Amino acid sequence: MQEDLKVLLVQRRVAPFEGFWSLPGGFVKMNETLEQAALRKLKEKTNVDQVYLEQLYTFADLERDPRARVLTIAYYALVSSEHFTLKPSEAVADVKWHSMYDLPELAFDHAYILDYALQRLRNKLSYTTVGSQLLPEKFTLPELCRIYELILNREIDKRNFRKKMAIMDVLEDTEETSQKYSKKPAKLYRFKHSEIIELSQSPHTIIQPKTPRSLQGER
Amino acid sequence: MQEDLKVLLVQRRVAPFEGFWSLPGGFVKMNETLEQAALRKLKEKTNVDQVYLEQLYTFADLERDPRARVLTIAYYALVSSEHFTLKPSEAVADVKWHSMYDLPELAFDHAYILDYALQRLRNKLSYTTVGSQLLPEKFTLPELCRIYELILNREIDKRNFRKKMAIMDVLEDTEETSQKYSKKPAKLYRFKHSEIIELSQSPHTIIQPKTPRSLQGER
DNA sequence: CCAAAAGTGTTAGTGATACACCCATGT
DNA sequence: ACATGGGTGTATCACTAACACTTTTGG
Repeated sequence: MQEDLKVLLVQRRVAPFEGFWSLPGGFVKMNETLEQAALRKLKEKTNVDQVYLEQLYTFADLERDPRARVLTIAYYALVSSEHFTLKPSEAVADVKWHSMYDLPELAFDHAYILDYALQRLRNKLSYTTVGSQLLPEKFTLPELCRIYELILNREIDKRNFRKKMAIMDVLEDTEETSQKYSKKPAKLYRFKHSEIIELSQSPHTIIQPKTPRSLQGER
Repeated sequence: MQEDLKVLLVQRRVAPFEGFWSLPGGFVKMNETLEQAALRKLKEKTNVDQVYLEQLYTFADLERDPRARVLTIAYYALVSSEHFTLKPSEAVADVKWHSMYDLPELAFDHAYILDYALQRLRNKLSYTTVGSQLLPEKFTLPELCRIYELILNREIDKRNFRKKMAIMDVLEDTEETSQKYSKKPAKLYRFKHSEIIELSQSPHTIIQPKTPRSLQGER
């Protein structure tokens, strides 16, 4: 359990930014959706198949690319720590996983984009079950806790973490155990729902009455 | 203080969706930013100047427009309840403010986009000071509270609301009062910061230690 | 003096955080 | 028997939500 939060980067073979690492990307075809385009590009570099994909933001400043005006509609995917074969396509010198916390200098505005993505992911972590995408179907609570620690980049108290998970009520006990990381067997869990769930809690919000009343009749 | 949450719609003059109401929009020029394009289009219909603009999402499904594949990078702006002169441009039959809670049938996927925008706005309301954009510089607490009620579409307890605002510590007392909506004078406040502030609280998150400790050295 | 909106405090419940020891197993 | 990571409970504090009366003014 000494993993890391990683991002897949490709090394550019051509100018501009020749030799720099950058986010994988490419052009959207006229009759494919943005999601299809993102998946296609991802597949060119990995053999990833089922992934969580989310639109991040559209970056479109005029000077992003010295050659021409380029709009980037950025998506991010989360894949669990299983192994994928990386296959550099011909346009690219290399493909590699890099630690999010130890990045090389990136081409274009990609460092900014990555930073934006990390913030988004951290936010999502607190009110959804995105974390589920970074583990195999069955996992132990210490493993899940570790995912949170890696993304949030700080220690989490395991007792509080377990309590929180219990309250959220999103996990179910498989009857199995794992001894992957310890001699004492750890219970294996899975997420009750395969999709990503939004947790409805009442945090930090402006006043959420228990029994909402209608305001102004019709509305 | 019997206002409403409104959205600016334009009525289409031409097919497809002739006669339907739709969100104002247009094409981005080759050498303007998305924000500039959004502002330009907004200015064609109103005389709005200083506005809060935020990128919402990029909608790009293949069948959004029957004529061709169109990508829409949606932005939303918030303007305070002051009056703007609306000026329909020639491509458009009419321009009008519509209640968000009483919309006509909209062209394309614009109903979906609006719904998405409302959700975003509601979320932002709870952890930022976006509300400030919908009022003039100086305002009373009941007015601000009303903005929250309109956006969230539910009643808010005014005592709790005042307490919350006090804790957030984003308002400052002007020495003035207003009797616009009542005989008893209400104190006028203004936001301490003219920009929109993100409130750092600890809601609903997974465990935020008061004094964060470093995890794994360097990170 | 009446109507109308502004303004004000307290209590109970829930969720967040901090914290230390025992347990099951493999070696 | 010991080393390693898994698993557990409690007390404090902060925030949320519910709730009703007094104050200031204009008419």
